[in-house]
Amino acid sequence: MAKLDRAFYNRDTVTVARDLLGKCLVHVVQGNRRVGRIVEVEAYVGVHDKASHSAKGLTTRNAPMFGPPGIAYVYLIYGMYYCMNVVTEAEGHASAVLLRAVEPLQGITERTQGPGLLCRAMGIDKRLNRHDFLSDDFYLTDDAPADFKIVKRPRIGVDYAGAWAKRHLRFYIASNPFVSRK
DNA sequence: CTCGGGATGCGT
DNA sequence: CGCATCCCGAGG
Repeated sequence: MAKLDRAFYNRDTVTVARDLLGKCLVHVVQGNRRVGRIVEVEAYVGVHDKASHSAKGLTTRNAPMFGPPGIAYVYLIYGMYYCMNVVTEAEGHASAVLLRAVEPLQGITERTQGPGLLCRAMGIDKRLNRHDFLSDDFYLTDDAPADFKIVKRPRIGVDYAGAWAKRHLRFYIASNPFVSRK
């Protein structure tokens, strides 16, 4: 139940991505807790990663990726959905983990099987951009199942990234029904 | 300023 | 496969 600390996020991005599986995301909305267990993530490993928003260098949109570990990077996609990342590694590394799906545990009434649906169901929007995961209304806890199998696959929707599109940087909990694109 | 595409999701 | 819908980055 303990909140993940700064050191957790300040590590190699693939390691953080895998370790985030099974952990719980908590967002307190108008006094009510919305809790989901992370079951699917993708790692975006820095400015050399052609699939990463940070590959084009620092811009207004991706600036949070260049910030300190343990803050959120939230952006609008296709004019209608938000996607939420957890910024990793030391400030300036411009790496992050995209949360793609959670298993509803508490206070969630909408589907969560995909990055856009996840944000909508958990009440995550641009207001949480740059938000610190060590805050009291939006954070991650270490509460996770004892053991589970992790599947590695190429990331979704990054065909433009050449060789980087083939890298197995998407991770999800095997046979979990809340993983997207089954 | 215009212009085009996007780490999506849903319906056909 | 088409499309909704809009922010933002590139270019003139």
